[in-house]
Amino acid sequence: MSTGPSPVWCVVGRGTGGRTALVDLDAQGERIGSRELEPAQLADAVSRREAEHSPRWVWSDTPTWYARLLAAGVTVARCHDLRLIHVILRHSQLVRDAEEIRDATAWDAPLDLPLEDRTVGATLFDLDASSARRGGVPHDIDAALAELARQLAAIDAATAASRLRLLVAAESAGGLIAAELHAAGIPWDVAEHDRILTESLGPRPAPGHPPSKMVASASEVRAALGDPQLALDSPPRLLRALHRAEIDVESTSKWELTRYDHPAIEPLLRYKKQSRLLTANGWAWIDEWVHEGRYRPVYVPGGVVTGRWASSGGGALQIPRQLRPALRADEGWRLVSADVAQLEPRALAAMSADAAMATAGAGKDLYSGIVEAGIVASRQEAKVGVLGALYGGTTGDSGRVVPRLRQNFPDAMALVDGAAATGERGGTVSTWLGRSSPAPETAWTQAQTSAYLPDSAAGEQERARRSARDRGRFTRNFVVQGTAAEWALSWLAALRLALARFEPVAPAAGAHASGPVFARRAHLAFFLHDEVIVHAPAHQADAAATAIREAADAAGRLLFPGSPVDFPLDLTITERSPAK
DNA sequence: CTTGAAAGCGCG
DNA sequence: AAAGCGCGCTTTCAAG
Repeated sequence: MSTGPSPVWCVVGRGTGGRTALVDLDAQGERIGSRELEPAQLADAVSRREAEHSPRWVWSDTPTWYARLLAAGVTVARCHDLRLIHVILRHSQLVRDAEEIRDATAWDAPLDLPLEDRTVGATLFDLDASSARRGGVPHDIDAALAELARQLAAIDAATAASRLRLLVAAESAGGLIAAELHAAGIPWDVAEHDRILTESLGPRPAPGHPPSKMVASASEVRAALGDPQLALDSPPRLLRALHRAEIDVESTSKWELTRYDHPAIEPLLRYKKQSRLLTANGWAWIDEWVHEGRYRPVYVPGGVVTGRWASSGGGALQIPRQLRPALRADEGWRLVSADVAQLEPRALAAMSADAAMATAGAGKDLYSGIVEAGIVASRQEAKVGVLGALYGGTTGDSGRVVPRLRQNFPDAMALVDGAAATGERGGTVSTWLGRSSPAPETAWTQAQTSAYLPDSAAGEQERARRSARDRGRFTRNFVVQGTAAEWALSWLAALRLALARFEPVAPAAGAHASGPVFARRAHLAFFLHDEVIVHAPAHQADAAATAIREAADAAGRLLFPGSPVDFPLDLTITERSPAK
């Protein structure tokens, strides 16, 4: 095969008789070759073709195929994830005249089982056992070819097809990155984690027993409330006990308790913090989630409607700042941590081409820039105001500041105000690259219609107005959060390709020697919305930092060509992640 | 007994 | 001072 032109796409799928099929397509999507292999031969074949042509690999679902390739030591540069892209295209307002892609099909199947459960199979690349059980997207080669053709047609026919193509590439790169992040894991210092737990809770107790410092906190609360039997973990009972002590709170939540001055409050808040740490990230968490010095969360690209990632398992996106010091580089390695300063408002400034907002943020802290422009008096006011603008705040401090922002940043505010108005009407909004918000439920639309009839009850009208405003706040935020997520994905994708060109080093001596091949050079280890951590051999740390900055610049240019808006990073090189 | 909602708190 | 967006996870508690 392949005496003709080099393949641009290479589609992978389940072939006949338990074999795996590879089909080569040219730039126009025309078939130029195909072959079938035994599943065990796939890794070698992919590796060879990646070296020769570096085609864009097309497959049903990245975790299903790529986890196995990674396990076999093979990485690829680019892919097209049919499941992820189907979700985008099916709802995107940019897609026209492509009714086929909007029909309900097996490609709508959600990613519903954790990664580990989906890679069960008698042999490598034996998809039958797992796919039959999970009822997910089709893995057959014919289904993949047909769906790819539908998707390419939909993209070609789209308005602003070039933006949609960026989104398709970024989303698919996210799939690869998520699988690699899982394979690499986060370097985790169990001894440091245990030290933090012991400091806060006391030494690890026997199973079924509460830690000593929690027992002490609870005793103080019970004494201060004069209720020696009180069960602190039951909010209704705790609330009644607080009332008996004349602490007149409506709930047992932290922010409400802090407003009262009573001897029970301090130990109670301490107890709540301890309890949270123990149940969410205590010793049981270590036992379950950390193995051989790595915490391996399952990342779920596209798991949030806005395009942000979700996670499943161990709460990867909610690691408390208190535990950040447990992220520690291997011996002789460094953590290169970077986060974008005020990503969402910058994304808004860029997509709305708001010159004043771009100037306020140029090269520095955006909130300070708003103060220096004389729009508000303090950084805190600027921050609360901007967040209010993004989230639709109308009360309190943000409600007071937003009108001033509307005056000074008219283009930015017009964009989010317009998105809110569209949402309130039941309309659909889209991100910069073309991910669209879900349409309202039929019940929502019906309630709106019926509330406008002359004989509707006052309560019904009020409920309908409130739910319209709720939806307006969602669509207002959707365009900003979603566009910021697109920027972040583009950043990661550019960074990943840059790091892939770093020289591999010999595996570190000691416990962490095993692991995926790409983890033998500077590699991504953690991602959280606007923050990335690269785990790098010490001598590659500076170059990795440069790559992170260059990737951020590249993402800005790619999404917003010619825009003056910049995306400055806070970047540190450390052995241990700072507590912040 | 299981299941689902709500409360509460962690992250951006 | 604690609102306005998006999540995941643990626990309690009531309903089936």
